[in-house]
Amino acid sequence: MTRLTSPTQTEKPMLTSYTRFQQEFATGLASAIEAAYSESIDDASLYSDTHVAALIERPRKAQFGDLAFPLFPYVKLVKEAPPVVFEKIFAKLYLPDDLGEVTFAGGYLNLTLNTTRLAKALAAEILPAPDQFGSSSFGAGKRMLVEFSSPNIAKPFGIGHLRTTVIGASLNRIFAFLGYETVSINYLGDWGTQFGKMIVAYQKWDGEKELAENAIKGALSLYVRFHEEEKNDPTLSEAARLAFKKLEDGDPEMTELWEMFKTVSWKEFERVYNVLGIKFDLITGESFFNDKMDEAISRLEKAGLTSESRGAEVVDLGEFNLPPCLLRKQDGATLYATRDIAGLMYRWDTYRFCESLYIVGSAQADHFKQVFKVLELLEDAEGAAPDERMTGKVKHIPFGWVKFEDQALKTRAGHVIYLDDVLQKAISLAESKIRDKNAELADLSNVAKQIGVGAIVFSQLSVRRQKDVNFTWEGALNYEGETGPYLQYTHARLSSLLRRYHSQSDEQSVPNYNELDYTVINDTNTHQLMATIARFPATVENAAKEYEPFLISSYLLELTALFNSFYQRRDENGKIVKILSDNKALTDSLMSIVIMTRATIATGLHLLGLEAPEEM
RNA sequence: GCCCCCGUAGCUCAGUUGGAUAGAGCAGCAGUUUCCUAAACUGCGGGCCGCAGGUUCAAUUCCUGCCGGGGGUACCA
Repeated sequence: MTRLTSPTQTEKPMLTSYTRFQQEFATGLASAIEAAYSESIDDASLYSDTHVAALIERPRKAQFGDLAFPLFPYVKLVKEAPPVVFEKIFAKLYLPDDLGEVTFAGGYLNLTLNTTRLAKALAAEILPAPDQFGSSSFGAGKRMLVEFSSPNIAKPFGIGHLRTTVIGASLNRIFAFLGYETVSINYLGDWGTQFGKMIVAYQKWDGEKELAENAIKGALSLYVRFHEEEKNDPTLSEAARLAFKKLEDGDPEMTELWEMFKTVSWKEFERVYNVLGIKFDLITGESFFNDKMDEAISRLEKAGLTSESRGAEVVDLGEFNLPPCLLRKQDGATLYATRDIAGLMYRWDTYRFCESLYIVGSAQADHFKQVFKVLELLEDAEGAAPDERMTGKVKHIPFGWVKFEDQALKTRAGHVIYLDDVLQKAISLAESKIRDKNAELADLSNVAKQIGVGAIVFSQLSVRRQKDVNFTWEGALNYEGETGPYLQYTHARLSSLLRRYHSQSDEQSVPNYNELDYTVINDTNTHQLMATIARFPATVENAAKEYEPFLISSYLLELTALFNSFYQRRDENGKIVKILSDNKALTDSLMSIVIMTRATIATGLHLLGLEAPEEM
């Protein structure tokens, strides 16, 4: 056997059970269409495998089967009624014997996969290594930078920071699961005029005393007071600007204060990251680029991109319908954009990434457009070779606001909800629930933490990125329905089943998938459950492609809902049909599905950043 | 003014390369437990898909305009 080593091979998605079924269906359909209609359809590409495969979709409802092929385009071409088109294609349709059953409904040619074949294919795909299901080597050899969280450490860690943190951590895990070498970066806001403000406030209003009791809340009250008094006292803004300028020029007193603020806040942030279970490969701050600004700016100057405008040094982006990108203020101090540009240059030189993602709120969309455009202009001007360009590889991944009780959270106005408070409340609620339901649970407090944190994390990932989410205590502390704890609960149920199965059967391991008899399974619920499991690899891939962890969240909700009704399905008398029964062939087969479902849920939860407790 | 995002059930949201009777959860109501974990399951009610045009065999989905909400729009980040 010869192994093909074409360079495109790694670009192809892994061949999963699901994609294989699609291919077989498409191939069969393509030849059937050709046989039936090659006379009346001139364009041969309309019955090519790839064209047909692209048309195949998933039916809206399970009753229509597993795969659907819309006949409308052909109906229009040959000017025949849909049922006629169906009959003609169906007459020429030869699919592998065991692929499934074809039906016609509503203008679609539908395929319901053969349950036994579906089950066998899945078992062969998953059971040998359940943990690996859905993973791939697609990203092998590619380096992916994911910058997220990036809090401004002059401010408290509020729930406003939750989304970037949770979305970024999830994307990082997803890409790693797909074989990428990921570098998670926390780019701390540890520089800028805000520190000038803090320093002024600290010196003016006895900050030492203010911070002594509770550093974080003390710092916040200084910050809030500054913004309140600034409204009536313009000299404060000027003082802050000056303080920051002194800091930037290396003034020892300013530097000492700045270090102190940094240490105090970072301690608090680190604690919260630990609770969330998030680690970074690289923690840097804007200040890291202080000594790299001049070089970045002079590179832009040499390329002839800079100009002077109203006393500031800028890159004019008027022809791209963007405001000018400011590099230096009138007083010579640099800005956010300058640091991001220097940062990108540095990252490109250091990492040569295949992609670099910025998980930052959509309010900063224009900022990133500017920065990326400046770099594009620079690479154009320097005549960089195509593979030496970072343009197109750097991406802003935007997301909507977190609002509280329908109001925007404004740190400056002191309107803050501490993430830590939220997490602690969620955890103690989980704890009291466990005491109600499963008081003897070993490791109770650790499981409570997993569930409480899971509830909060999941709440941020159960809506598409671009939408604003409205934080309410009621919503965050609801553990029923479409929530993180619901997913975790289902996982715990599955784990419990597995424990019982092992305790009553001789073998401690997974059933041998070659010997399983799936012909004993014929109900639609189980079929649907398996068809849904089969979609997991494609779901992970889509989540990566769209930078959208939500796709995994909604998939998991669908999967767990199906499992829970599978688990509680009833016979004619309304009695629950148990999975573990005296019928060994049936039990083994059902348990193989339990094992596959459990592994999929555990992996999915992990990719979202939730723990999967075995008991709760 | 210009640019971007959002508008779907009472509430929170799915529905995204345009396709079948627009779906979930919460809340409400009615059931299910001699316990394979009821943080669950089953059923019921609930919709001018913001409005008006256009493209199409087909529009919640694409285009245009309008209305409503949010954000951005050079020395904050």
